[in-house]
Amino acid sequence: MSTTSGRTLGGRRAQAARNDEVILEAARAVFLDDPKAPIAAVAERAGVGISALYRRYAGKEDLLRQLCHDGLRRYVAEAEAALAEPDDWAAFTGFLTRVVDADVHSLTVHLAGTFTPTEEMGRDAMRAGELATALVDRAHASGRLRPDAVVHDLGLLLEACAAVRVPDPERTGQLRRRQLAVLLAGLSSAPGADPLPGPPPAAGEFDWRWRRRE
Amino acid sequence: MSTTSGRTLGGRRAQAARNDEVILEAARAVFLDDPKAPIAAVAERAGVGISALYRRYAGKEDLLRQLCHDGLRRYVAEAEAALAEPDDWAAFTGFLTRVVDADVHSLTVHLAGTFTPTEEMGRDAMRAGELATALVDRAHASGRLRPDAVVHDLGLLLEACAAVRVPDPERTGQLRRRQLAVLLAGLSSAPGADPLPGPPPAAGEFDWRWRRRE
DNA sequence: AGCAGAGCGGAACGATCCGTTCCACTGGTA
DNA sequence: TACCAGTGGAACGGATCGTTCCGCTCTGCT
Repeated sequence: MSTTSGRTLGGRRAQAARNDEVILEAARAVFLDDPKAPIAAVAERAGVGISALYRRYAGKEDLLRQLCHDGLRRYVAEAEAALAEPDDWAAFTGFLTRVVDADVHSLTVHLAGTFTPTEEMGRDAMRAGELATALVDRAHASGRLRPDAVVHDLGLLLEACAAVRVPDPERTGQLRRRQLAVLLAGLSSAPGADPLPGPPPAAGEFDWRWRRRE
Repeated sequence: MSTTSGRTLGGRRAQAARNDEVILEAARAVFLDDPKAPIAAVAERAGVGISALYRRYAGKEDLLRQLCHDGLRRYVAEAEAALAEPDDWAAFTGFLTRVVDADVHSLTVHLAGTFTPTEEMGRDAMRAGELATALVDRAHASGRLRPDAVVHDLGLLLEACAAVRVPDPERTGQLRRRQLAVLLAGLSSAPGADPLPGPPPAAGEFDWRWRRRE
């Protein structure tokens, strides 16, 4: 790596710019695999030294916040894209499939609590909630979603998919899709089915994750 | 604690015998909440000193193994009890409900890998697998379980339920029941439903959890 | 050509955290 | 009364990890 200078776009600046990406990607991979991974693991995975990290981020918390915020934005973007889909039910299922595939849940919820969130994240989270509600409303309107399902059942569903994990990432994806299929089948309207038990999950019940943990 | 001597069954022996229970219960509660909790947390929760722990267990690993093995035995016991139930589908759902309620999954799978298992545990695990297979077979025979569901889908299901977690334990139980209801609805036979995607989960795919982690 | 400094690698540091050991003490038991 | 099982909890040693710091390289500019 010493003399890649002549290639493509030599120069320290270009290399550094490339490192921006490499580091973010490595961080995503590492913290997706283990939210409590040491920062050195990120550097190692990225093939850079620790300094390269600290040059870009004020500290671990800063990096985590960035990653989480990216996940949140991705969630919002997928939801917006889904709302453009004309078929109500397809919009709903397509959204969930893409969110599960991208493992957005691990990026957001599982990283929450390890940093103090910014106000912008709060706004994005609120917008995410609105979009999700819109998708669920449309799914209800389509008649394919069982009437007693609520928005916050999505939280349970995403948690369930994110919990599936085997060493091979590709296989993990397959099994998550299977899990999602079962859950979507379970959330579909079925005449004569027993209603879902217990008080449905409510608005503030998952907020505790965002409170800083010791 | 100082002078409970006169009560019920004074004497050091009795107190010590009672501590056996108190410690195990505390350990279960603590490690259920956080598999990587420090051993001091168990002592604190039990209201005893650390010595009281080390008098009974050779070390942390020993305690974890005991706890996990208890969970495994509970799983087997519930499965055996369920097989006595005449209704095939009720046996299946009742078993899962009780296993989810007892949080057996967190005791077994989530503690696995933190100790070297005994041979007896291996035997019990094998028996657990056989019993689960029997329950699934009966559920298939009843016609209520979708044909493309396999035994190892139970692993996904239990993982999904165990992943549901809010600060209040009672509420956690409610939400898990809800999750279970959705999953069971999804696993029920539905005419004209899309088949579950991907290769179904197979025998050895969850074994990695039992390999000792660093 | 020569120089200033951006960018970087990685050792070193200091703060925890945690499992385990150890010792002093107490109160039931023989 | 004398002993010791049972205990509480301080102390120890090892490990982990975030962050800092120093010296080096190589580039872009003058």
